[in-house]
Amino acid sequence: MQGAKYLNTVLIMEKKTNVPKLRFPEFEGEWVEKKLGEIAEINPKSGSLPNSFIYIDLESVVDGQLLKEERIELVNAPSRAQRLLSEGDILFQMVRPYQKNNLYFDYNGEYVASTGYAQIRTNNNPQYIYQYIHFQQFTDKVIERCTGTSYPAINSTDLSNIRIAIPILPEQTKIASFLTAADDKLTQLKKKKSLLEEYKKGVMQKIFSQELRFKDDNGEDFPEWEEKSLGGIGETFNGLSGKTKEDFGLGKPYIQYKQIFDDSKIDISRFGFVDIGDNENQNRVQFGDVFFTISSETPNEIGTASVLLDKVDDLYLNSFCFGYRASSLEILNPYFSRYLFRNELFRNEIVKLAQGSTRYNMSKTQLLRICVSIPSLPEQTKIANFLSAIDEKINHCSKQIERMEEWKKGLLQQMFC
DNA sequence: ACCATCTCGAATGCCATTGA
DNA sequence: TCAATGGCATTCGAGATGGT
Repeated sequence: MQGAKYLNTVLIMEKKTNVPKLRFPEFEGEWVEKKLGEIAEINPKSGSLPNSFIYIDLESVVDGQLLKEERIELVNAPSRAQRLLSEGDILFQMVRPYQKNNLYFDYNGEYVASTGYAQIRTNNNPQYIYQYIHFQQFTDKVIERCTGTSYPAINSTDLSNIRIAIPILPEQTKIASFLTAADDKLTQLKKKKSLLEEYKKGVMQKIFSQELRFKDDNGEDFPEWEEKSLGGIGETFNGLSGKTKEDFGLGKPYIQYKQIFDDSKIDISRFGFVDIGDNENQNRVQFGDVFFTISSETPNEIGTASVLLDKVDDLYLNSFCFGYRASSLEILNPYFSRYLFRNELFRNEIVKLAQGSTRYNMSKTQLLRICVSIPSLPEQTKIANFLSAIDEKINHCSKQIERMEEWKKGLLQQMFC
């Protein structure tokens, strides 16, 4: 440990030129290296706590945003509630710091942070420091100094000894506002995405309750929807059976539980692999099949459905889910069933099937008894196209977010040293 | 009194086993 | 063979604990 620290210092001293790769042109000269403790106060003392305040624990912060604001009374406060925050403080997650659940605090009012956080207060540009704590080299130094395996954490002394490179204040400010603007843009994109998701949810509800109906290409009404039992228009089949631990890892692809749970469409880049002998009698799945999760620990999550919308040869299904195959894709368009089996009305029906106390299960026979209203094939296609278009917008948003996050990560690498 | 670290139950996702 | 449920490994955070 001591040796690692020493080595680190030597390397930095040998590097000499403390200058980032990417820099605003109006600035020159070397940056200086300081211990975090030299340029900031960590866990500064505050007076006694007020009678009530908002307590920030690790759960309250998601993605650099404070999402939960719950006011609590001092008498009910956790014993770890200690210091009052003030604007410009930086909350740095010391417990399992790789989660990077950090917060730039710019709120007015009475807030107190859990001691899982280090409260960093600086006279330098606080937003610069906030950006710097997300710099990979900084994270590496933190993780290196963490102790404990089941409970990795850095203490505030070790944290204050970490050296960081800082330019003069105007350059700090310039970098900080540039990176903060990028963060703001990201936040906006994320907001846009969640609005789209909300819209999709609302519009799906209207479509499946038939409050909102489409017209055909000639402007005429589509035929009435027909009530059908799932058993009447298709059948179920099981996933893999008789497999042991040793059979997994290599071999043929199979659809994993989480691929079904996570998305209404199977993500074909995430298959697991299982060894299947030539003479084994296992069910193969095919394009258009719908998969349901059988078992869950909360009743609301049971029977989550996903549809295979790609052609994949020789593909199997995990044993904690079952498949449903419509007797014909002319009756049930898979692009439509993707939405049908995830809409709220259908979910309400399926949740009723959950049985059990500590764990909930669903029977296939019960599922087949469920009746659903199904529109004609052309209307199914219309609905599917409409909803897919929204999904595409959401996907586009996700990709933008992903790209921007990568871009920013790259920038951090180049703009700091 | 303060704070770093431990412990433990809850949550999660996976797979195995049992009885009909 | 199938439906149903039990069990395991892992991760998490909050309160508890115990050292300074």
